[in-house]
Amino acid sequence: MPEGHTIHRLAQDCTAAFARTAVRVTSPQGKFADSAALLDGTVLTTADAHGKHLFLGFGAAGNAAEDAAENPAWVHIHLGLFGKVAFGPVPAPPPTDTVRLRLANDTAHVDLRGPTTCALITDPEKRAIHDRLGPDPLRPDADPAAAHRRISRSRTAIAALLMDQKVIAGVGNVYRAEVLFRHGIDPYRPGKDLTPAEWDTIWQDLTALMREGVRNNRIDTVRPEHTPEAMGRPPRVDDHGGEVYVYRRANQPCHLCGGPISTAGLAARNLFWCPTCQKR
DNA sequence: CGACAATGAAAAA
DNA sequence: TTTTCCTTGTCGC
Repeated sequence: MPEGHTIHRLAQDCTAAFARTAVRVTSPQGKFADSAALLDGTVLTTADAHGKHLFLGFGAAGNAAEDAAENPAWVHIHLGLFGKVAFGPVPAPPPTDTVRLRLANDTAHVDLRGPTTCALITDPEKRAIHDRLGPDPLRPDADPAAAHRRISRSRTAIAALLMDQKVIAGVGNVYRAEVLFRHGIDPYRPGKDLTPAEWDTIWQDLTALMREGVRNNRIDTVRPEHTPEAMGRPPRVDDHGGEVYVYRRANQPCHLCGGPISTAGLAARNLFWCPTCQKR
């Protein structure tokens, strides 16, 4: 489920499955039916991701390729808290009535359910979305200094700033909790107290963690010496998530100090941290 | 079968 | 700061 790594992986997978092919576009649920009809049969040219936003580029079938590249139509998708995407083979089974968007070609299909956004937008509208998002550790053009400028001017807790997509794009509730634990940082520390060196460390670590997240399509954050095998503790079996230090481990023993993991509401979400290991 | 939570974010107040 | 929207799986009765 959706933090930035999920969306970038989705862009890769959509490109692999559909790029440069004419795509049948439908909206079995009906909420995207008018736009789907406009796109149906056109060529999916590219897929782009910025933070938790996914953009599927379509060019009109029959248009010259350069026209499509200069003036593409984009499907803007945001999964929100519980949007889901499911790839499958052809022939595609009949869709359930919750499928907002289905793409299909001769080799694959994909279903989108429960997104917070699924809308047909223009190129300028897409640029406006990029403009209001902060740097994304998974994008090569990202400028971490832009994020630090905002952080260094804010008294807001770093754990809240990490969730603010205008500050940094793609980090969600798991990565924020885990990256702060990995560097021993108190989640309530005001952003302005973070040094440039500390921010650089966090950014580099997020980049590595999220790249691995794209590769594995899940979030793992424990260092090699703290894996279940290395420590002789049972692996995490409860959900589809990977190995983590604090996320959803309230009241369970910290992998480092053994003390209980704390939880509290912060930025409208459940924050998890180890009060013993995170004092900096 | 209803209540509720869940890796999110925008609109309303 | 609260409300609203979106879907699915799990838990308790």
